[in-house]
Amino acid sequence: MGRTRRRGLMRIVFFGTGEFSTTILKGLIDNGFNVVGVVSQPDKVNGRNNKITYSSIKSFCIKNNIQLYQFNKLNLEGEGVLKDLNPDVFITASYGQIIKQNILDIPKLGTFNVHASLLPKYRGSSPIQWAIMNGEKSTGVTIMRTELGLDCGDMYLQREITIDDIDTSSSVFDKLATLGVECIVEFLNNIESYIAHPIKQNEADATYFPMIKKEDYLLDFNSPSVVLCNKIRALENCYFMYNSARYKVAFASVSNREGMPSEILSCDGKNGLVIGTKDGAIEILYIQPEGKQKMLALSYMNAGKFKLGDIIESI
RNA sequence: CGCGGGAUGGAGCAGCACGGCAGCUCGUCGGGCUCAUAACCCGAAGGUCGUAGGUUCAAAUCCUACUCCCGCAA
Repeated sequence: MGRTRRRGLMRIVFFGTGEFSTTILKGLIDNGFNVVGVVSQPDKVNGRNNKITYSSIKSFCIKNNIQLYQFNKLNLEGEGVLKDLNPDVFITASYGQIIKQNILDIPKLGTFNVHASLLPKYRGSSPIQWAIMNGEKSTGVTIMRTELGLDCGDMYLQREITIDDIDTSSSVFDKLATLGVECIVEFLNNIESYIAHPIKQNEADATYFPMIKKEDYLLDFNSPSVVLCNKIRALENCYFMYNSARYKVAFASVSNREGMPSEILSCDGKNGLVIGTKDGAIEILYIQPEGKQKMLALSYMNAGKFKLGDIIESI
C-alpha cells in the first residue's frame, strides 16, 4: 500500500487556532497522518480574573504529545524553526495571521488551506457567519493553495452542504469541520494528482466579507424580521438592551404577530417573548440575561422581568 | 490580585439592607368544565435554600472559608 506508506512518511506542519482547526488537526491524526508540528497563535488572557485558559488546540497538542509552536511574529521568528522540521506540506485552517512568502515556500509540496466556503464566494475570515447572515441555503469547504492574497489561491477540491433554517453558526461549524476533515484527508491521500490539476478562482464571481465587529452584535429592531433572525443565527451572541441590562439572543424565529418596531408584544410563560420589527415581529426563543446561563425565553418569561408594551431601548 | 452578577421543589424567579410559618409564574400528577383543547376552574405532590464551619432561643437571611456558573473588559 503505497498510500499508507506515504501517509506515514509525509511530514505535515499544521497551522490553526480555534475549534474548527482543532477538529481538522484531530482528523489528520486520527487518519494516521504524520503531523510533526503545530503552529498556533500565542496564548491570550481568555478568562476572568487574569486566568489564562489554553486554547482547544493547545490542550489537544499537550494531550497528544505534539510539538506546539506559538510565535508572536511568525514571519520573523518561525522561518528557521520550521525549516528544521523538514516539512513536505503545511496545512492551514483559520490560523488567523498573515503568513508571508518566506514561510509559505518552506515545505516541499506547498502550503494548503482548508477554507469554510465555496470559493470564490465568501473570502475572508468569517465565511460561515456571513453565509448564514445572508440567508444562503448552502455552503461548503474548499481545499486551496495558501497564498499571500486573501483566500485567492488555486483550488483543488470543493464539497458542498446545505444550510437548514434551524442551522446556526455552531451547527454549520461542526458540519464543515467534519467535511473539512474528509476533504483534507482525500486531498492529502492523492496530493500529486490534485496539485497537477489546479483550478483558478474566477475573480469576477469573488465576494469578500470582513471580520465581524463588536457593534454588529447589537440588534436593531428597525430591521426586517428575516434579517434579524438570520443575523441571530449567524452570530448567536446578538444582544439588545432592556432596563439597562444586556440580553443575549441565541435563536429567534419570525412571528406572525404585528406591532411597532422594538415593542414588546408578548412576554409571558405561555406565548414567550415576541418583539416587533420593521415588518412584523420575531419571537426570541433562547435568551441569556447577564450573569445567567442561556435558557429558553419561555422559561425566563416566568420571572416577570419584561413588561408588555415596553419599548426596547435603541442605542 | 481588571470590573461585576449568580446558585432557593423539575424550569425560571421573589424573599436577604431590618433573622421569626418556604412565596410567585410555569411544568408534572389527580379531578372538573367542554364537541374538543396547548384554553378555563378546583386540588395534590415535590425544596436539609451550592458546600463546610461560625454567631443566635431561632439563619435562605448575619460572619468566615470554599466549590461551581455567567456578563463586561482585554
